Amino acid sequence: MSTNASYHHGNLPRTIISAALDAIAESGPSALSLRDLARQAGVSHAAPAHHFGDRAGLLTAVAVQGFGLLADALAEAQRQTGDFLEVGVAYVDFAVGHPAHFAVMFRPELYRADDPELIAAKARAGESLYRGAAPFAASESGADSQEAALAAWSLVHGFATLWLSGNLPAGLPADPGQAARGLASALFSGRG
Amino acid sequence: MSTNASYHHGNLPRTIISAALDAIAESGPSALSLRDLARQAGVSHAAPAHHFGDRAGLLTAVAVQGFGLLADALAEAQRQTGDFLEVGVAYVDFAVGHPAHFAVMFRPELYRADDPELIAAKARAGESLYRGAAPFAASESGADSQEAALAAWSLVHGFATLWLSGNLPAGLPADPGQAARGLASALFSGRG
DNA sequence: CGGAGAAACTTGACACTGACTAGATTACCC
DNA sequence: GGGTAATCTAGTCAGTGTCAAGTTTCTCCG
Repeated sequence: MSTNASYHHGNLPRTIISAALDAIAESGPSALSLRDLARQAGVSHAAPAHHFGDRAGLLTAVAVQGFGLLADALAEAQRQTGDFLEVGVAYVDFAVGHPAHFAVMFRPELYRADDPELIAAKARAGESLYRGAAPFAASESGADSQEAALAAWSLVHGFATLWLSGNLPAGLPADPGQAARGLASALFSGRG
Repeated sequence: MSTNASYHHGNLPRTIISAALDAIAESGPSALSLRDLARQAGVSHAAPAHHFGDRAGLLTAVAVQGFGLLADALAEAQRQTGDFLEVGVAYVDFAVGHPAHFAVMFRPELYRADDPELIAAKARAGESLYRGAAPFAASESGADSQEAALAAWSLVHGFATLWLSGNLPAGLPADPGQAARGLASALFSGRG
């Protein structure tokens, strides 16, 4: 928090990640420049590498944070509504609300996929997702429940991806969560 | 076709694109190096730029080709089966069969989205997709037909994306198209 | 209090990249 | 055959990630 220029920045990792999120949200992970982040933070060009090792290390930290936030968001939606449909909406809302995280999380080639923290955070998010889909899956008597959960995941993931990449046609509701709710309810109506 | 080393390569654009597809399929579009492609083709480092302008130009060509192939694949599935479900399966099959194209097509920040050829190819693919989803949309009396088509698109796109990025859990059918067929039929069974 | 050791950061260098310019070579066509 | 356009080469520039070594500051223990 010290604003005066000292040798030690004090909170470099957090600052770097925050700047990285802004940059990624604006131009994607590919265009991310560690040197640019360092400049923004007012430190030397090699400072980020000291904390994150390398580019992949920084993006690993972003992905870990992202999976953690996603797990929280899904669990919260599940707790509040108990409705599997709303868990799906929460998934889309997360993607739209945290575009930078989302842009990194599902591209393992960008980060260190074998990082222990990453694996843990990912597992936690997976659990939240599965727990959210469970009510629907249970109602799917006959059909494979895991298959139903996977279908729901594919639907919201696909919609979020297409939305974020700007590939959806115009004329949709301004709020993507609302649009997703419409899609999902149209698809799942009268079942369960 | 001349194999002897002449000043003119003869078919550089095709060769470059082909090498680019291999490289993208292996390490993603971000890791693509124009200089490396030039080396593989046995030409100088600046030769690719002459044909494609720059990196974005090359990826634009890849995207155009990709949307063309997708349009063909969807139209073919629609023609042969007339089943909207099989059009969705064809979408997944295309993604898995042309991972490099697919990895570029839906990331407009990588290429020149305002390129006329690109816009045309994309429109053609969109039409094929919409035509494929039409039977299903029509059966959705009451529900917005465009909404139904969008839901179907989201489902297959999400599944393909998750599959390609290696984010799906183990235990699925080895053939992604088959897995997608299962998902979609489970979701759409008894409707229409 | 003070000094050792660890942590945070800087400086400098290297190999690599995409992009640009100017020039050399070749194909094409009247 | 000669002129013109297309193709490709060669050289250069600014920018990047990564590494190694040095400097500054913090922390904590005696």
